Amino acid sequence: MKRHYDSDQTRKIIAEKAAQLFSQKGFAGTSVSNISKESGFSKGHVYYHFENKEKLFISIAQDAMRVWAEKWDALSPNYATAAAKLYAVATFVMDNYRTPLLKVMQELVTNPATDPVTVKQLYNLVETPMQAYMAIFQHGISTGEFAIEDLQATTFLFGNWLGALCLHLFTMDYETLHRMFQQSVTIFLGGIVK
Amino acid sequence: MKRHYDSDQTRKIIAEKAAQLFSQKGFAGTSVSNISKESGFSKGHVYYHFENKEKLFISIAQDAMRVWAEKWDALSPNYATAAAKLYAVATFVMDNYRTPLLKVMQELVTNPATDPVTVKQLYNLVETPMQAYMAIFQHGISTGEFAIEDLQATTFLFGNWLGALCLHLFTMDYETLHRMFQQSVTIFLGGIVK
DNA sequence: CTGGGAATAGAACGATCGTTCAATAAGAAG
DNA sequence: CTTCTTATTGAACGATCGTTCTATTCCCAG
Repeated sequence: MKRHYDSDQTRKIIAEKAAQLFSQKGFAGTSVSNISKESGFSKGHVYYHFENKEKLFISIAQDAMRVWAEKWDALSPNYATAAAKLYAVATFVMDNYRTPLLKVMQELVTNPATDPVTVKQLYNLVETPMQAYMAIFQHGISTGEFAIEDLQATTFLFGNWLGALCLHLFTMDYETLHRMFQQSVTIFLGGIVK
Repeated sequence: MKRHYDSDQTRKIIAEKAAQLFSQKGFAGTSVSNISKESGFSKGHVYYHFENKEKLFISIAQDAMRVWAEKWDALSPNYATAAAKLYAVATFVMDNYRTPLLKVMQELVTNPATDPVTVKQLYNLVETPMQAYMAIFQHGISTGEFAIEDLQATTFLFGNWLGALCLHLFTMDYETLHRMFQQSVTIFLGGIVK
């Protein structure tokens, strides 16, 4: 059962454009017509590849998170100390343009009209970057770099802080924002280093 | 020119309910029909009080920010040190249920379809809490409590952090979230105290 | 008690929403 | 060349969107 002509490519293009639109204008703010027009394929064809708008977003979010984790897992060992890893993950989060999707995930999770099944799937995804952060903090604790009482809370706060900065990806220039990310880590480290 | 029967009250009820809905479901996610139904007044009557949906939100945001600043200005002198003020303002932000509106403001500002005049008005409003934070940091610097190189950036980061935590107002219980707010300040202080 | 203006309701507008579906185009298989 | 399957379109659906407009209700001034 071989492929005939390239439909996977089309699906990828649609998902790509949709991800960009969702990131910029949110879930409710992005229409399927919008996605259709921007991707260059008919509205009906979007539904050939994706069951509905919610499922389309889930697919995008899952893909993004999987790629995110894979790339970070490959990059992480390059940094020795936990502190270095923290700085690195901050830059990594910033350079991964898909992280604003986290905001959209929150929008969907918060909205009572969202399908409960969708909500559950999204909740699992939020855990992905959190696990990466937690691994760093655990490493820092085990090497004696960090003094952390509540690992769970610290992880949550750090992730939250980076997530908040990502909201400015479309309104601030790279240099300025990058400095903010680095400074965030510096301040955060001040609160947890021994 | 006296009032006949109470219309100001009606306007207030509509704005109140709309604020709640915007906070929970965002700007695009909240419809005028929604606001009408929840407030108990007809859809047409919403337009009797407010020119359109955008103007309605601006009115809400302006009101909320004005009240916020007034209340904080009254409360602020009760705390002596800059550190105490930081803890206090965190709790204050959390207890003021209207701060999720900041997220909605960002949603509107980011969306290209938003009227540019609206965008400008909203940008001015974001400054309100930032000025409050900056005053605290300045106080801390002048008393020698804090060591801050970049006041502007520090203020921005602090405000951003609190804003991010506010996103969880509807999904986390008060106790847990309050602990997060306090812990945020503790960590932040660790990064800036002398 | 009556006329007038303010407050409110409700129907209706065209536009767009998310979604479905029948028709078509095009490469693969025989 | 025909047939089949897959990829893609475009029109159409009912629902809802933000907004407008025309009543109708109600209080107050005279």
